[in-house]
Amino acid sequence: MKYKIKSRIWIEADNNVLLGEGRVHLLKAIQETGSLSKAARSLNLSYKKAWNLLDSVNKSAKKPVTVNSIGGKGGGGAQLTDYGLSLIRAFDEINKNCWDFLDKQLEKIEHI
Amino acid sequence: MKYKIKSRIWIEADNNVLLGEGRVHLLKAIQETGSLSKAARSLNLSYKKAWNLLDSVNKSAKKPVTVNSIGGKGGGGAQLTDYGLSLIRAFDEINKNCWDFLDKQLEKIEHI
DNA sequence: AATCGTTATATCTAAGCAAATATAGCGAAA
DNA sequence: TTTCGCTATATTTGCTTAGATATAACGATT
Repeated sequence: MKYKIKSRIWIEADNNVLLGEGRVHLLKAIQETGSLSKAARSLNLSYKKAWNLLDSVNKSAKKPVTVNSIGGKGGGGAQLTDYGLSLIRAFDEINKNCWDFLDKQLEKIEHI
Repeated sequence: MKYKIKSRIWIEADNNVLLGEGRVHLLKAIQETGSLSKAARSLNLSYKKAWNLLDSVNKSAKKPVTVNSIGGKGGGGAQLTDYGLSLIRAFDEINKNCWDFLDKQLEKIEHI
């Protein structure tokens, strides 16, 4: 039996969570489906929860992460801004780097 | 306004959490006070919660992390084993390294 | 003007988890 | 043999949080 090191990182703005793993999943699903409600369904979360998450992200980010439209063809929709895309890219990169880093730290506990 | 990167790491054994920040706090308080109930009081957590945490730690670790004595002078007590001490040391070191690492990653988001 | 699938929001209900409470058992020491 | 403060554990109570439900508003298209 071996010990494992796990981690979770997130980006904060003004002591509010801006982006964590769940929020990134949601944003990616919005990118793929073109709407918040479809994204919520695809991730098996209630529309309300998804809306709260997205609202919180947009409120704490420096610039809008999505553009949401109400009404019109198809009832409306949501899509990521370039800013949102660059945030996701940065998060993914830092997250991966963190995993790799912790992998190297494993040697510090493997003899324990 | 600047974005910050926060993180949390923990050590798992067999998909159970072995050590996280809260558990390390508890173990350190046990070390200082010599008893689980005193440690719980000093950290403002209920004895039950503290006991559950310690029980879980001892159950998932390869070797006992504390030695608990019931009855006797002073009613009993708990103290860390050498093994427990080395676990705490390893956790603290890895945790600190992780923070330092993420500090360096900050440059990846400071322009966003 | 009617339709449609959204976004947006309020309200109520259920469930899970944390906290409080209670109590048994222990063993050294007086 | 009684006292003491602790470990150990069960049970209940309360509170927060998640989930379900309902509904208003929107605007391009027909």
